Amino acid sequence: MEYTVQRLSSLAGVSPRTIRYYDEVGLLRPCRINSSGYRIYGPAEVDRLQQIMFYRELGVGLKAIKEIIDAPSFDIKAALLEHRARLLAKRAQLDQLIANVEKTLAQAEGRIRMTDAEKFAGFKQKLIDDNEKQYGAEVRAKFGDEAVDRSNAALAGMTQEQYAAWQELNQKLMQTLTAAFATGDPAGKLAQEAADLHRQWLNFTWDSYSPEAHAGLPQMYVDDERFTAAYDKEQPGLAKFLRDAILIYTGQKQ
Amino acid sequence: MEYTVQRLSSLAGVSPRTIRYYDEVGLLRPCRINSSGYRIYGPAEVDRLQQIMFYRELGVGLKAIKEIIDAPSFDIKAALLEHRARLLAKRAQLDQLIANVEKTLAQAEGRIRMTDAEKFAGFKQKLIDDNEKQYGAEVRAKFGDEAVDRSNAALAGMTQEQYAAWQELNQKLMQTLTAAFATGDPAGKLAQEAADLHRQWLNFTWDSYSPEAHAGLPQMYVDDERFTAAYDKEQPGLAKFLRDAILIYTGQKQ
DNA sequence: CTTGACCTTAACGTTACGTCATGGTTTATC
DNA sequence: GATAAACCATGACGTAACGTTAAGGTCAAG
Repeated sequence: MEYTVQRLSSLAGVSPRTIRYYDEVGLLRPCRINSSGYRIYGPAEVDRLQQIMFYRELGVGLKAIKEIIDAPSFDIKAALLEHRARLLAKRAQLDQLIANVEKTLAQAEGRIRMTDAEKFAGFKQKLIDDNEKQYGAEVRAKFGDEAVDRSNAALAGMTQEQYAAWQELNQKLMQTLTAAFATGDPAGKLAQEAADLHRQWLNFTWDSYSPEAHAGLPQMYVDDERFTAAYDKEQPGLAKFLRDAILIYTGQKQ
Repeated sequence: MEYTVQRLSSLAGVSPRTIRYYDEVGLLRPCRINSSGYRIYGPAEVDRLQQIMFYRELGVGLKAIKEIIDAPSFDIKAALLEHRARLLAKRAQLDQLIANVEKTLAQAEGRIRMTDAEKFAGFKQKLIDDNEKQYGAEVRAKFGDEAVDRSNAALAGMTQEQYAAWQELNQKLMQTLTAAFATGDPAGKLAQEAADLHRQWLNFTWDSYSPEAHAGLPQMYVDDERFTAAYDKEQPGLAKFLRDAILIYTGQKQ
């Protein structure tokens, strides 16, 4: 299939000017010029434009994109895998922002309090991403993934010790929760211990705790598929079980 | 808590220049200037900056942001709810991009074929979002949600009839699948009917079908929490059941 | 009391296009 | 077979949201 400027632009969802600009800077040249001087683009150019769009979406500058995809070492499969990883990271950041907006709403309603730093969670993370974009690959290669993650945690305002403790707490919560789930009783001793661990875990990221806020959470856990997926991944029904345990723990039920 | 320029900038994860620029254009003025001419920002400015960051993240221009948050009718709770909705929409678009990258990878390995339009799925959607940003609210208020969704579908290259058919097919698939799940037999007649409906449903968005590609999908369904959540929301275990049914349908199993 | 890290204003540079202007080409329609 | 609408081309200037550098004042620590 061959495309003129506007056809290609509407295929990709950009403006004709963008296509011409990419020609101007040598990023995307037409495969040929027809008899009346029109730019004509072929399948190879379509694929190249797709790659450009992925990089652009991830915030890479046009000059850098050109260097990357024109490099003789450029490997499309590797590039696609990297795109996937970066897009997943971006999604994780978006999830942080969504959590932030929900917390801010809770604060606006007086249900919780937030520190100033918390008000920018998910925005600061963007800096981390940009850092990663530039140096992440090298550092990861040299010192391993853990080093990078620790560094990210530090950047996010958590010390290494805090981060380790938070990780450990999360693991403990999961263990206790699955054990409690086996008993089937959300009012039982194990389930209530899990609810308390959940409160502790929450305190790491929330800074101030109130029973009302804690009680408001679990319904969100069940309603929001992101949370259900995280908990139910271990065992289906775990999210609902945790909700019931917390409702009893906070005195909302029974 | 009071902040100087750099302290505020590092709190929010932006550059000092950005903070000064926002003062210059009247978007974020310091609450006072100290004796040596330094800009000082208080709690109200921190909250205002957070709002600015949310709007900026969603692609709103600084001038428009100023008009919105300076309007006397500005309601912070309503704004936060709108942020949440827009962020969720952005997340859905990211999911499309992730699916796109995965399909492109499958195509690079020769497992499936893609149309040129499919190669830009999730990018074109961005146009839809921008449209929504400008006119969505009004149209939604006037004609209701359904009208907007139909319009989005048309924009995405689907006719209304196609979209309706696609919706109906999806509903039918879910009904058949839950019925099949009740029998517990992925090789049974109902389960195989569900697998065939799934193939038809897929054909709406994939354009070209191959048994290999179809067989490669279900493992992804189980591995990727987005898909498991979508299916298991109805009934836990549904995703795995569908995987087994498809594996038998494509002849990969038994 | 000096050094380095902060603060100020001013002004020019940059990226990735948007937006005309001016003129030729193709396509649909009457 | 003309004519209008919708496309194509190349300039060339405009713009948003800062980055960057320069030239000078301020403050906390050793």
